[in-house]
Amino acid sequence: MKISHAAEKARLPVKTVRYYADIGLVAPADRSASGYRSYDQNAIQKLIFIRRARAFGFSITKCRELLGLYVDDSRSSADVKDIAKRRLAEIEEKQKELQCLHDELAHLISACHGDDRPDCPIISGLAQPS
Amino acid sequence: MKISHAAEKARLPVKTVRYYADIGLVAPADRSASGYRSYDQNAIQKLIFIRRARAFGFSITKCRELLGLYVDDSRSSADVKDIAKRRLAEIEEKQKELQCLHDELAHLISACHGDDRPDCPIISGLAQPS
DNA sequence: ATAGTCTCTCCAGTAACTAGAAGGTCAAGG
DNA sequence: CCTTGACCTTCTAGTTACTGGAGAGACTAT
Repeated sequence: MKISHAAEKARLPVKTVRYYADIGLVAPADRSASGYRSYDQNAIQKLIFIRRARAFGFSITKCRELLGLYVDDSRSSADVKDIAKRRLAEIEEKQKELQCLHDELAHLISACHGDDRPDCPIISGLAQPS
Repeated sequence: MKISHAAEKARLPVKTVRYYADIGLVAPADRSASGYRSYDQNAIQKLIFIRRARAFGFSITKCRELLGLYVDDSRSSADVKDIAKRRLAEIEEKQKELQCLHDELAHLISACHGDDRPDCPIISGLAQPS
């Protein structure tokens, strides 16, 4: 299966699939005589796995690690769970930050009358040291 | 005031302050005879403003725009409010995404027994197409 | 005078792609 | 048989917002 077909199956841009091959994340199963990358079901499965893991915010490095566990039939589920739990903690941390940001910005916005006059609580709020 | 002092006041790394000068975001008030950047209160205020805006997730481009409004005494508060509201909408969008992510990952984690056995719902969950 | 702490500029690297150029390959239609 | 168009290849460079380091000049204190 040529790259565009594989990319479609995995719902990734062709450029990205090529990039993943370049960095040795997901190698094509083979190359045609003329040098075309050729993907099999196994490689496509890995691409899908990566797309999903990336969507969960795992870095390429973490993806590499997870992919290693994915292909390793003897991995322990505890190893995977640890990585996932750490990732979940990061997500929760990010959620908290975002909530603070949201509240603070919403507060500034609600304080702003939003008319033609120049005085603006958003601007002055952003100018406050902390 | 030399760069390290200004950076400290604005609670930014020196490198970043220099970078902001390079890209023409916040120019130093002056240069000493020997070429040292010299910052005054006004420039420091701008640096603080930028740090805060960045913390709210405004891009450098948006910061430039906001800084333009910040220094423009004749700006209308409506202009600022529009930018801020769009940013708030982005934050809310991100929050929703993060919530989905959180729930899905938490679900996978709770389904994983996390022991020495190799079968792992997290791995197989990630391998599912969507 | 010298040691140590600034400061300067410039270059390179980070993450994870994305865009575009220049050129090779392949199947179908005229 | 030739051409057209859609594909494929590699390579380079650009993106965002810095960060790190080298090499060299400036300033301060002893």
